[in-house]
Amino acid sequence: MLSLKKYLTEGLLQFTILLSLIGVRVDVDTYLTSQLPPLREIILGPSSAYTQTQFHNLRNTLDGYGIHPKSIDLDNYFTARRLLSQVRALDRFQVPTTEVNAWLVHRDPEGSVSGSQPSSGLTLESSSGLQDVTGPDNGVRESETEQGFSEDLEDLGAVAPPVSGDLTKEDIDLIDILWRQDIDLGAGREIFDYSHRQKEQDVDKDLRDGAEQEDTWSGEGAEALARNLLVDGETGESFPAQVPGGEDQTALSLEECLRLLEATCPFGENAEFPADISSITEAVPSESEPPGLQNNLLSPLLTGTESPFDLEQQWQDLMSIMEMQAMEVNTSTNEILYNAPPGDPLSTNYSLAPNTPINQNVSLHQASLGGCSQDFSLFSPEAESLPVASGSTLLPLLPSNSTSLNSSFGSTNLAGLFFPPQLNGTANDTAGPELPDPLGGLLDEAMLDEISLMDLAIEEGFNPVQASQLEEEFDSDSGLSLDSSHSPSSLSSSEGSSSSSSSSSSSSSSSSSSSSSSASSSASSSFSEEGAVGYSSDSETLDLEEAEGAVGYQPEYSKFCRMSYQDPSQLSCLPYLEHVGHNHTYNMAPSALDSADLPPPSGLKKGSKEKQADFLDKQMSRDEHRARAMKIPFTNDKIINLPVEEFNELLSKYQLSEAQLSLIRDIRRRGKNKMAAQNCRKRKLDTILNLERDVEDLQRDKARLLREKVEFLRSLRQMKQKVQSLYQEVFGRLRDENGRPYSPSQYALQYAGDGSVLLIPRTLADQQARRQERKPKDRRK
DNA sequence: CTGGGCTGTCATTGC
DNA sequence: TAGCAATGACAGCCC
Repeated sequence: MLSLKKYLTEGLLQFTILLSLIGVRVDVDTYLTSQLPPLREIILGPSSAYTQTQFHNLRNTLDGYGIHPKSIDLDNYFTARRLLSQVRALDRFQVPTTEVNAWLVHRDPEGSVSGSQPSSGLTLESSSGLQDVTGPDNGVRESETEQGFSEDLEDLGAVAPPVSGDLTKEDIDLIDILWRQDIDLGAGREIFDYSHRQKEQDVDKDLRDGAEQEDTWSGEGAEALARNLLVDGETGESFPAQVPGGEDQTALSLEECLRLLEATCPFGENAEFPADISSITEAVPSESEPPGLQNNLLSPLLTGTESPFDLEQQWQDLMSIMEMQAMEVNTSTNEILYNAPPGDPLSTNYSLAPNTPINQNVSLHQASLGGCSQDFSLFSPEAESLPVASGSTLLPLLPSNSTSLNSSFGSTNLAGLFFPPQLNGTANDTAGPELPDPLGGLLDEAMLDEISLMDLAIEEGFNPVQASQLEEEFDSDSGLSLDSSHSPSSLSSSEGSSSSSSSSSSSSSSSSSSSSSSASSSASSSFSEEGAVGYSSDSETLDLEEAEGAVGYQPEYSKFCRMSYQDPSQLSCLPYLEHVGHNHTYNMAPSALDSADLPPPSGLKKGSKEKQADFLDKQMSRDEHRARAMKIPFTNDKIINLPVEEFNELLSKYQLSEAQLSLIRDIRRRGKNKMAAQNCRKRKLDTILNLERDVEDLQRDKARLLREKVEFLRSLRQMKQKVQSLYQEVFGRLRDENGRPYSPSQYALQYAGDGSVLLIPRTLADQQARRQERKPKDRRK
């Protein structure tokens, strides 16, 4: 329990402090609960970075640099670390730590096009409607779904920049890369790929021959639907009378709808209209030409002949929202809009819609950016110029490019998708502005959590696993695995392994002593030189066996603390380490000093000898001086490092006075404590470095999770578009007993629990939708 | 001269 | 209880 308490208090505290110091707000709970086992282990688990025992296996290495507070490599280490961090910080997702995204390397010049997306770049949900772009507060107003996404991001503990507002360069780059990753991964590409849709259009062409049959079927189905729709006398609610899932065509199974959708135009970007254009036109009159739509939205854009300046102003406003790439596209769109003969917008826009690269771009950008405003800006000219110019020919556009409708009506709530408030308010007499979406229950934002994102991703061809793998490849430069199971302990072990290699590469002699305890002469000398940390300069007199047994820490310690500065000559050779010099010969043994004092065979000048003696004298520690003064018959190194038994045995061999014994015991105590202090400081530093690394890992994970979230949301948006198209297609093909299409303002499709699709009056659908809306509210309360 | 970093040392605690 | 590791606190030294 004590250790656990320690982790919880000190570990968590330190971690929090570190995070706060670097300005990162991490929702620890989020990571603790399920996201990141490593962090949980850090704080709670036995593999805490604060576990002291790990220290012995740790060696801070960074690109081959070992680290110790007193290591001569310290400067190099920190310099390298700082430089490396700077390099890695050159391009990074938001956090100035180690993350190098390889995609930057592969970035091609064209990438800037998509990379410089407008502010709507992270608008992942469906476009929020025309008013979002052309309204007075265009570009500023957040759609409901955008807000939801922001909240989601915050829920992730993300410090992500404002999602819907001004995007930072990093965001744009990230989006750009996400889009590219999609392409690279082949994820959902067919969804965006125009050629793919072209195939579907071909199929559609083939099926158009059978459109008459379909119409007949639709008429029958609608007829049957209407026939079987009962009205509750008390509530006025209408409900289908047929048995759900029956063979009655009033209940259209989802499969049938999907088949129907596939047979026609999944995304409504067909090059040509279906044969039954007119019927569809009639089927969705309120969606296509509501007075409000024209008044509020179309007029600024489409009545160019009347107020060209306003039109231009509108587009300038649009431009101001968007960045370079979108501006590019919009410019082309503008040209189309402006250059189109006023009298013949249909031919111009209609022919252009499916074939111009704009559509492809839009599809791709939708995939990556979900830019609702952009979507709209691209399609609105096509969708809206027609009704004005060609009057009743507005509706034929719908099948040609339902995406335009999507853009117009896009929002998380499909009520807004199909019956935006403006449309409802103007074209629908009964329904209020808050008309619930017939599909709202199915696609409500609340459903986002319930929908299996993974399934969505798979269905969309997006493979998160692939993405993560790819990203791991990108992040491979760090040498750290992004695996969520990556824990401090594993990191420590990896460090340990890498440390041995680094130490061996940096110093062959030290490696023999540090990485192995093999008894060899070289090991002995090296150990006495480094391992004893100032206590064993007399390597000749030091028995390795004694040394090894002297202090349990020693072998490990020598690994970390290769204090080669004990050789003054080395110090002099490394002037930049002078400040590290201090008094590192603290416990240099008198014998070593004596040996140093010995006159060389060839004989040096007396002066130099004296100077050397003085120098070494100064290098002696206080305890060494004391020991010398007290004429202690053995070295301080032995005093300190010998095991207790041997130490006592040694003391017993000599007749020592009480003062001598006291001094010896003090020397031993101080020497051991000195090493302990060094270890302690080393451990502290180690812990900090580990925490820093963990922070980097967490930031990397966070960025990855954000990317994945973007992917998921994108997939979800595509699914919504699919459902939207399906809805429109099915609804447009429904016919009443007289063969006339149903008015979207009066009827709506509703999905039943058993998968069937029912046609119900809008009032009923609205009531049900309101109920569904209340439920979550009540739940919140 | 001062402040910061490094190191050694002491006292204490817990194993 | 002895021995020892760990660690906070402090002081001295050096730059």
